[in-house]
Amino acid sequence: MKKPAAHLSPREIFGGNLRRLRRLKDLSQEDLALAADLSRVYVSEVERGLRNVSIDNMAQLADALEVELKELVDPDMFQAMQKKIG
Amino acid sequence: MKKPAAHLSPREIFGGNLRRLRRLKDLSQEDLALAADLSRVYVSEVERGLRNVSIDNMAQLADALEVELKELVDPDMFQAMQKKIG
DNA sequence: TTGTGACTTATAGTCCGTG
DNA sequence: GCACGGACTATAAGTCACA
Repeated sequence: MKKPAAHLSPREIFGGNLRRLRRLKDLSQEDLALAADLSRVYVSEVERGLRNVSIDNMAQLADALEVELKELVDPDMFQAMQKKIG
Repeated sequence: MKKPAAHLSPREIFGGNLRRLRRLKDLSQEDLALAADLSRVYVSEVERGLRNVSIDNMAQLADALEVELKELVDPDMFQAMQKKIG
């Protein structure tokens, strides 16, 4: 049993998944920003849920991390990932 | 065997899923717009992939249709739905 | 390496009409 | 019930200097 993953906003879910996945791939915000053709500051703010990011930029970020967009908006991305990885 | 669902942009996937789901629930664009607190014209354009919709509005639209956001960005929403419905 | 505030400019999003 | 257009206003996008 784990705790029930509080009521996060979609922004926060997206941002959190983005950050965790980025770190998993050992990328800095700047690396990711470059790969997604966005600014580092912008990525930083998206990760913290401060920006109301658009679907185009969400897609670029997903691309840069080589995941599907639906994974990044999934509140349970972690559990899903652990099933895959084992 | 069905055809392999062409290379749609995330906007088009989202818009298409939105439209199909809306019609499935027998809602007009205006009904949906009202429920999601958006303008009807805007909903029309999002459905056609003309707008770069933001995550907040995507979430409102998902809410209004009573589905999860990840379903609306899923290129294979239909197959997934048919498994559920049977 | 990341966060913050201040800022400009592009475009998201609305409201009014029309066919 | 929907697509399309023009004219608007709100806000997302993007950049900088500095902590």
